[in-house]
Amino acid sequence: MSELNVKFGESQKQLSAPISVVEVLKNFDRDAAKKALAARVNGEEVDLNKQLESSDEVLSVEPILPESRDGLEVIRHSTAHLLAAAVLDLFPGTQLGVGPALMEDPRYGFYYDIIAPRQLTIEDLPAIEKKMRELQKRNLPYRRENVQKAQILDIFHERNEPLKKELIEEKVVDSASIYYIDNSPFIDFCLGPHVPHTGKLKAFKLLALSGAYWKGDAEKQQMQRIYGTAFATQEELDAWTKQREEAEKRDHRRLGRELDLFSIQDDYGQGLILWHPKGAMIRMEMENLLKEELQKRGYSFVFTPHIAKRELWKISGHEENYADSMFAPTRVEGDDDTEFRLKPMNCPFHIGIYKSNQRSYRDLPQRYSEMGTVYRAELSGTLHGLMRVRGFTVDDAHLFVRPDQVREEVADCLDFAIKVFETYGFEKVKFELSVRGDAENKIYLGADEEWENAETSLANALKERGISYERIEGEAAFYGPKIDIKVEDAIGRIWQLGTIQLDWNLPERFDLEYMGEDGQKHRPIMVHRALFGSIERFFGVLVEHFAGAFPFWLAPVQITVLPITDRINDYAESVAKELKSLGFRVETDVRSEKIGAKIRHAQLQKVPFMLVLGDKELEENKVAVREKVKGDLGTMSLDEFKEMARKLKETRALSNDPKPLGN
RNA sequence: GCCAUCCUAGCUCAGCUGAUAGAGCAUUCGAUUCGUAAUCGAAAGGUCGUGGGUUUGAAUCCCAUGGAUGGCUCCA
Repeated sequence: MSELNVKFGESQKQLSAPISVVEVLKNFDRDAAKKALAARVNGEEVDLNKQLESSDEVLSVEPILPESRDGLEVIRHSTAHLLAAAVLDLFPGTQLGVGPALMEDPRYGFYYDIIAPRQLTIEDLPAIEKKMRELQKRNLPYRRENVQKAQILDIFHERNEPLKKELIEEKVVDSASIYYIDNSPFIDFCLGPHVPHTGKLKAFKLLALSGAYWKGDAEKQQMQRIYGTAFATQEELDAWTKQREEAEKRDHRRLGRELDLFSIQDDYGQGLILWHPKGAMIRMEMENLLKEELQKRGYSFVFTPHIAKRELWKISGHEENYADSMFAPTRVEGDDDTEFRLKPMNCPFHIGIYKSNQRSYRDLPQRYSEMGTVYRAELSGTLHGLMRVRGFTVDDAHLFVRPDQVREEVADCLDFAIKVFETYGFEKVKFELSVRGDAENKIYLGADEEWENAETSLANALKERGISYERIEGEAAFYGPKIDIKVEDAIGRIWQLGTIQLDWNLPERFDLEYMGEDGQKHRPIMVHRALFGSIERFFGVLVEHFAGAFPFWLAPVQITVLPITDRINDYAESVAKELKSLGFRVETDVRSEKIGAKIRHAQLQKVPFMLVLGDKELEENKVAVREKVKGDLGTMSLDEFKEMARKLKETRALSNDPKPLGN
């Protein structure tokens, strides 16, 4: 009998081969062997029933346990296959596409793309889930077999699965593994590993049915995608379900209605936002913060029209590269020769301002900023609340700089971004450096040297500020590399916001120049930069980030004055008036309601402070302060309260915690 | 744009297999004057997204169309 040396953690044993992985584990740690879903042998993920042959080298073996991330991935992957098995059982003749585990997407745990003999509807999901549970309870083993390419192709030919065949043709060189589940029509071509049998899949749920294009290509046929999720234990699944409900409560569309912030009405057009007074108030505060910072950082403010002659968009290249996203041309009554188009971007206008004068190297950088409202004809299916709309305002700026200024200007943009996002309490800001992919690809405009210089400038700016970033190949714009800004919100979701892009294409197209120190004409480089990206989207992100409970400086109503009885109404009005005169946003609730109801109303509206006023306060000329989260803070003089409020407003404090105010 | 689902009062939602539209909240009016998350009563409010069709009869079944939602593609 041949032998095998195996290492498990610190210990090493000699075992007789051949032997299955699970048997090996049993020799070291029976508990781990029992719990294991799969294993890693010399770092490679394998099934537990894989037979190990004798070998000269020492094999290191390690169980993959359900608690680990890899374990969860095995569970989700195996559950996706259980889903496929159930579908095949219920709908013979179904073609399978791909069915991966999803580990990054908080919404879903896995999916499987299929083409069933008839279109499935969501009403089919319960039956499929039921079948999955049935198969799960039968502890059906997942079997793996290594098969020659020709044979795999035969199998899927027989099963009439051309999509799988296509995949195999592409991915398999000579042989590959296929999986099947005993007593099930399921066969799939897959790397694995899987759980040893379906009994290990204890907590799963099907979630959604949607369309999905084969290989993600809109030109190819549309399949149906079934989404689900799976966890190691029912408790984890329950916790996930609960968290999902919490996230739903933060939905900016729901809060937008409840807090009367904005609306989108069919009669006015899809993807077009009506900002209600309260939403508009918040937006104004957001813009004020930006304006203060812009001014400090040497930006100029400009205003430009929403529409421009079609010729302009031809020069800028938008007609050629961006027409699909633009509203169709329009013209003036009686003049058929001149066409106009709504602007999808602000850059050409800012270029017009740059070009209106001769520029010297001493004039650069020119920094033009504008809250520029743009219109894009997004496909109707992509619209989503404030996050994806057809008319939105970019906190836009264009910097016209000399090549030697790029690094510093970009670095200042980074500082700017960090400063602003900190104010909103986004502790995690992610930067991604997107560079071109294949340099040979002719979609990228400009010389190699320009691309390399640009990338170096961006990377240096990031390094100079000590910012860690991720470098992403092939994500650059066709005219230049960029830095994308993403933030993580209060419940861990990532949002794509602004971007800093280098561009030498537009300066070329518009023939921009400046007079250099050497008396020669030079071409400036443009930096497009936006921090929020879209005010609408960022506002939506903020609503969800704060769950509608805006910090004092942003809150549309900062203080509600609540008289306990009608007798106090006059005093309440005088307190409100005084606070208003100081610039605070105050409402007074003089409804004939009990104080509990008034408080409840203010709480639901997420007003930061309530001033509860009764006979006692009137007599002593004081206010009883109730903070939204902390509750009753006790009585204080109006002056004390004013001072507290003033500090919260001026410092743009994130919490209404009165402690940092001292004394 | 593509796939699935949905559209009933200002909002959230009932209304099963076809038979004269319901509730809660909000609104208005009246009563109540109250000490930290919902006082009581009454009234008003809808040609059931829109347009066709089937039927003695349609919110309900069928077709078309608009919009929304979840995805795909795309993207700030």
